[in-house]
Amino acid sequence: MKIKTKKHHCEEKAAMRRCQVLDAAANCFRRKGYHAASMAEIARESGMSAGHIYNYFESKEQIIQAFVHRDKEELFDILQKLQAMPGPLLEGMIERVDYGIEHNTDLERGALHLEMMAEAARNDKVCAVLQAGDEVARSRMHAMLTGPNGPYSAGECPDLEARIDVMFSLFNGLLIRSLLNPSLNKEAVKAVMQDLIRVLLGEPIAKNATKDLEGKA
Amino acid sequence: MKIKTKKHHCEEKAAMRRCQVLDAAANCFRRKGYHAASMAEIARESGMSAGHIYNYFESKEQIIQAFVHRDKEELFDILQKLQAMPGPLLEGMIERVDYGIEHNTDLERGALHLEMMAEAARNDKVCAVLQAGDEVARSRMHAMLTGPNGPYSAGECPDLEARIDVMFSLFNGLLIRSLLNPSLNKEAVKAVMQDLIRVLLGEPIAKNATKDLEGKA
Amino acid sequence: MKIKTKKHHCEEKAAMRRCQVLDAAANCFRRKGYHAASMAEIARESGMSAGHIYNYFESKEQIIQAFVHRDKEELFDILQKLQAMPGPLLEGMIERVDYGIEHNTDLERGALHLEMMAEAARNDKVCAVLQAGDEVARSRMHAMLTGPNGPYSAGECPDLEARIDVMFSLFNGLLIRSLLNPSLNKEAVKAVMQDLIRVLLGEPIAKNATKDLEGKA
Amino acid sequence: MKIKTKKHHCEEKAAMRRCQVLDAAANCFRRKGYHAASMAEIARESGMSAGHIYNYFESKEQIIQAFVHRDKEELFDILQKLQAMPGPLLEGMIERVDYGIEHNTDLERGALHLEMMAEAARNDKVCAVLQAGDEVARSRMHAMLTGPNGPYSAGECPDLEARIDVMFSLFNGLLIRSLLNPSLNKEAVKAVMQDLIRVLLGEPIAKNATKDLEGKA
DNA sequence: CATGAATGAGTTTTCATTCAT
DNA sequence: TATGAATGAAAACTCATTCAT
Repeated sequence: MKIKTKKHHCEEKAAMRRCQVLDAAANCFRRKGYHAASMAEIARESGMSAGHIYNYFESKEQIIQAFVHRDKEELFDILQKLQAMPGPLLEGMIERVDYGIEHNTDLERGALHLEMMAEAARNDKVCAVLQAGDEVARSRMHAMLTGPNGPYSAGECPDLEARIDVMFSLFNGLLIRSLLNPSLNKEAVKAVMQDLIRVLLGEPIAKNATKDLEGKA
Repeated sequence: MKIKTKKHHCEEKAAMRRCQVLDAAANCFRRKGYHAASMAEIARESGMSAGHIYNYFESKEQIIQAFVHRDKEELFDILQKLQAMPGPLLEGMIERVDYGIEHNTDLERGALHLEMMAEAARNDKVCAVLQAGDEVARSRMHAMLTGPNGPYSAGECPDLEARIDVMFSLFNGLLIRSLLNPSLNKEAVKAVMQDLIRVLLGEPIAKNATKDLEGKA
Repeated sequence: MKIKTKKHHCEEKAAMRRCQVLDAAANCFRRKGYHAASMAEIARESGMSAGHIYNYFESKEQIIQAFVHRDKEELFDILQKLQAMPGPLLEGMIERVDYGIEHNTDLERGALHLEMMAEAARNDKVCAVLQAGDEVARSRMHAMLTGPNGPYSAGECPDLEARIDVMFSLFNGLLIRSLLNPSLNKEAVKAVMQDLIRVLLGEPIAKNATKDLEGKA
Repeated sequence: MKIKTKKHHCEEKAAMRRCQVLDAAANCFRRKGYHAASMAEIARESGMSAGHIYNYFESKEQIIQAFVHRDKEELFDILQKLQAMPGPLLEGMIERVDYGIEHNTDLERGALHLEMMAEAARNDKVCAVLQAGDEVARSRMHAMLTGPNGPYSAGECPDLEARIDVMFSLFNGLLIRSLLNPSLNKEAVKAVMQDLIRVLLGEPIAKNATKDLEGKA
């Protein structure tokens, strides 16, 4: 029986307002976390009254959902750029490892993302949004890797999904790593990760990696 | 220094009480998360009154700090067991990868750990505890890898710290991965990770990895 | 006197606007009750903006006052119709008892009226309007009963006011009765009430009623 | 998942507290009505903090429910007293009409009851409590009227239920009447009502009442 | 040592009302 | 005249923390 359909006279201005709120929310969530950030704070930060926010979002819950939604686009952008690069994909990825490292070791951004993950772990809606985003990201990556510029031909690598997961895991882990190890040597990590990614995506690794090991042992 | 220095008549009993509270907190935090768990709930779960908890902890904040502290021990235990294993360390680690995967893809535990991370990102005390724990873990791992059963001799591998970080990152990332990809193929991931860890810790990888790549290119 | 004396350019149009608002308010109040009906809802229902309503009514409070005012007319209409009926008044009233029952056992209308009464009990303005209306109704009824078609000649019945009050009370009570007894047998009630009204208004009742009783005892 | 079972160490004290709250609520509801009475006000009036009230009642809604519940007992008391009276029931009831009038024309009590009725009209839970109470009252009255002291033998009067409803309606209506007619002549009303009740409950009225009327017409 | 009654500041959310356009 | 964006002062409810017992 609630009046759901807030009609906004000027949808453009409304979009700006919504954006204002999401920006403010980002700051507040970053600083305090989702639960500790109060609507009053978001209101202050966004420069509008608490009550007015409810003309654009039905609840605080919806704010974080919209926020997570918006964040997804960022990820897609990165993939987009990767895809748009000329030359062999693997080399492009290797080159951009440092970008991925910078991205995932930025403490402010990391705080926000960890917050999102923590929320997702308890909040199905948020989790669904993130999972959907991740699924798209994985499948795009898969398509790229088996595409014309990619190192694999379709079907060649049966565990490609797992390799992608492991690669993503590597970067995801940096969010936590940069937090737990403040003296992380990014340069050295970059070199190691580049090598790992080569191994991971360059060719079937099981055989020669094992050989190498045997050779040493 | 706080004004209120609680003197406990029997320090032994006090330690037991504190333990009771932390056990209860563990359950509550696991189920609901740190913020959503109320003192009343922890009190009920711990079998003591809410008020009484304040004789052992000055605040809820202090409980989570102590909790995080204790959680550290778990990590140390794992390292301990690894160290205690006979035979080449690397093989032991490879064998135990599945254990690490299970551990880090358990969703309840993951939720709790993500929350700890998120909390650490904005709570210096918590962060300090986690960082200290991580530092110990890294240095122990370093010592093991360059120890008698380890694959390296001391100083042989200049980027060993980075390799350890990357390896840890791999497992840290699983916390997030298991959340974002509910259809994660753990078996396949295990195989890939085992291979990667071999490459990562088996021998200096930079050269031959590059070689491999060159060979392929 | 209020500082803000709204001057309406075209008083005729203003009256229409006011009417629009009151019609909308009637619907909203009936559906939700006075307190739960929001200005936004009334605005939507009336087809004008919330802000604009304040050009015609100073407050929500004033809307209910005007509403109660208008509601009075309904009562007067009923009396009017009764008066306009040919033949003996008493027979007309008896005939129309079922109408009065229907009217006062309609649950939506009843909810609204009960709310008005409750509001009147603590809101002097509303109370005054209702009392004034009731006074008019009583005196009209009195006039009718002692008029040419009525059963009484002027002054014949010294407790006629009380009888009118009791009769009104009977119908007022139905508002509550229909609420408290959902299985109310309207047909049987109608018969009983018709008989009672005959007794009440048919002739001086004290004597023979007592006699009947004596006869039984 | 909520913790429902507030255990109160001393149930006696708890009952007193609950009573305090209900008394305070009565005052506040009377003055402001249910919706306009704030928890803060009830807290102030009851001499305890707003938060603490929630240790005894789960919600404001539950307060009014408990309140209505308690009010029911009052009604039962009246019936109880009536039943306990020696001598013919009808005479007892006639005698006590003035008590019923006083009761239902007390403006403070009336305000409260009207508030309850208005709430019941929109609130199913409250309505259910009131209906249940009313049903008991009606059936007790029925039993009394057909009991040893009552004017009827069992089954003698087929429309007895309706007569009871009409009688109740008469008193219910006084709540409204005393509000709408501040100059209500209680003495005269009493006499009229006494006569009406005699007619209503004294003997089957349909026939002779009709006769009377015919005689007059 | 132990309780749980009590507090009160803080939370999200709603809504009558105002005002720039 | 008319709009609806914007405000801000409530509201109900929660919960970490304190304290008398």
